[in-house]
Amino acid sequence: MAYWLFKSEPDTFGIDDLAARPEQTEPWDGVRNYQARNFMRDDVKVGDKLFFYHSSCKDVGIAGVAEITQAAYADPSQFNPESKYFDPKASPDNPRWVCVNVTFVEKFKRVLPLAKIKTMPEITELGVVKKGHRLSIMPVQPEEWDALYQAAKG
DNA sequence: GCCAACGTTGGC
DNA sequence: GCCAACGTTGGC
Repeated sequence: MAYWLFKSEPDTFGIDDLAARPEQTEPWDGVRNYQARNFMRDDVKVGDKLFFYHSSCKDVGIAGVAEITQAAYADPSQFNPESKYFDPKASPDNPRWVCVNVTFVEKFKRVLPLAKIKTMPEITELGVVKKGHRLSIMPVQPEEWDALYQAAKG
C-alpha cells in the first residue's frame, strides 16, 4: 500500500464535499498534467491512502484522509464537449487522461497548515514544501505520512 | 492581486 | 529539437 497527497481547491471541491457524496465517494477527475496522470495510471492502487490537501484558500494544508476505492480508468470528462476538462485530442479509443475513485475516511478537527508542515524536520521530500512544486498528485513517504498524521491529530 | 515557477505550444 | 511566448498554479 502506498501513500499520496491529492490537492483540491475547497471552493470547488473540499473534504466536506467528499464526505457529503453518496457512498462518500467521488471520481478524482480533471487531472490534466502528465506527471500526475502517470502516478494515477501506474502507481495508485485500491487501498492506498491519501491526504486531502486544500489549496488556494484561506486555510491551506492537509484537511483529512481518503482512500482509493477504484484504480485508474478513462476520465469521462475528456470526451464531454460541455466539460471544462474536454480534450479534443482524446477519444474513447485513445484516451489521454485517467481518474480514480476516492472515498472519505476522516476529516481532521483542524487543517494541518502548510506553514506548520514546512517547519517539520521529518518533511524534506514532500512536493508541497519544495519551492515551486505544483503537482496536484504526489507520493508521500511512509515516515512522512506518520509524522504528518501525528501532527494533524496531535 | 501579485508574481515566481513551471508546463505547454508552436514557429523555425 | 530549440526556445520564446504564453498560460496556469498556488502561496502569500
